[in-house]
Amino acid sequence: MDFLINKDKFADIWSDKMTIPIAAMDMVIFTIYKWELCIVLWYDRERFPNKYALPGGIVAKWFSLEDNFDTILERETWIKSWVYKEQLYTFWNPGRDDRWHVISISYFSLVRAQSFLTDIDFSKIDLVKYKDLDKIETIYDHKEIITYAKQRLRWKLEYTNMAKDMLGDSFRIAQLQEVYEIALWKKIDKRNFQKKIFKLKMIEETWTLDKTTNRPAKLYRFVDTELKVYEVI
Amino acid sequence: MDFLINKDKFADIWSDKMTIPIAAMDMVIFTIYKWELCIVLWYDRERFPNKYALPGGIVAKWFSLEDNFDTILERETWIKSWVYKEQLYTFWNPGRDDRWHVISISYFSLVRAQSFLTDIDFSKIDLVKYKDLDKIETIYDHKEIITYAKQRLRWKLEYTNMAKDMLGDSFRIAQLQEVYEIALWKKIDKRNFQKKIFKLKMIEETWTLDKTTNRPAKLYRFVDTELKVYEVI
DNA sequence: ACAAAAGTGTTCCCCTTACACCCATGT
DNA sequence: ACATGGGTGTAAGGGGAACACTTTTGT
Repeated sequence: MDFLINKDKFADIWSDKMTIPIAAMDMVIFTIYKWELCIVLWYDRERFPNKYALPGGIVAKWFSLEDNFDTILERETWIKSWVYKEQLYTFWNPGRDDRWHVISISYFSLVRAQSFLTDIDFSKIDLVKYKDLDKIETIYDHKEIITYAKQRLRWKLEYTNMAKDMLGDSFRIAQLQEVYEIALWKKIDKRNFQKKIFKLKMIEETWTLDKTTNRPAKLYRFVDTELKVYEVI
Repeated sequence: MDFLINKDKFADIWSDKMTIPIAAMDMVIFTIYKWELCIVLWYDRERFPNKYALPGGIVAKWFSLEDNFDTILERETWIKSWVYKEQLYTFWNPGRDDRWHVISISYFSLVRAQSFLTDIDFSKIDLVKYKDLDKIETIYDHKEIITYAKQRLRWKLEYTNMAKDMLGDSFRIAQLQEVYEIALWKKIDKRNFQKKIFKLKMIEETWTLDKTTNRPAKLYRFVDTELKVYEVI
């Protein structure tokens, strides 16, 4: 866990005499990059060869979990743009070292690729395709956390307008459908998809056309800027 | 937060020099008592007059969150029987005192009334009806945590066979329906309810009769002892 | 006999799903 | 002209919701 933090700053908490576990935070950051679902992962080729880790760090006293998230996010990844974030689960995270007991408060996050590619520090961070997850190694239980986050992503797409945080301001309806097909990992009938999206009043026309496709396509935007839950029961 | 724990045992963590927040655990324990949905709440008439608190305590190092739960549950409430438990949310829990920053890992729990009434220490614990929640005061943000837990209860009843952990081994189908009506706070048509429950194969006949009602009623049991999620999508 | 709770089917509507052809533009 | 992706409607089936009367027992 020593990579998480500047040890000098928190020297006392690493003492054997510490009687309580240490609260840390790990963040699973999803993004769509080149129409592939990707995760933003941290690496250190020297200390953890061939292993990835979730960006994260020790939670600082007196700051809310959300403020901690923003601070750690920028420190670890250099991402400064707004990201969607929600708390995922708190894992009891034993690690390897028997001197430290770290509890990991994990967060689920979405970032638009176009808004962070300029910020990100690629000497420490990789974009890993979700479908390559079983080809990589992670430290500790981070792969389990990622799998858990993927379930949340799926649920949120099925029941909310969360896709707005993975797309730009306007988009073709086929692009929206592609987000769903990527994240839910299945083909969707485009007529039924449109009917469903329109019935929910999730998106509306912008009355402009995307001329980059063969036949120009209508561009849409999300009706709501806030996260909206569509009741199923 | 001093009521959470024997301070002497963890003397060092209350120091001003402590640089990290303290991880604690709070548990929202639901039960059905006399066919009312109730919450198991802690009180101390001298230190917090007219206020209730969720049972909880500081998380001990080296023990998993679930082990901590069991220990704290027995210490705070004397409940020794098996209870259903699942993690709910981790709240940043400022409290009142500016020397301590406590993070509350909250748990959602169900206990069968008949199995804990013999254990419980009613000098420290009350059963509070959920519908009286707005009539009572709690310390800190515990009311918010309870409201959050109630949403989880609702969701779990709608999508799983979790009701098995609120009823005895056998029950009349009207009793099962009553659990749903109490927790979802609405009337349900009994014919439609039966059709739904049977189609899911959630319960089965025991081939015995309950003779305590006017017309004897069939007794049922749950088919699965494990928590089962009934897919909605 | 009457009160109290158990038990039991049908209809309608809406939502989901499956499915195929024409259209507008670029090359 | 042809390739590419955009745009559109209908029919069938399944699931949920609304709804009332008869049965069995205790008093």
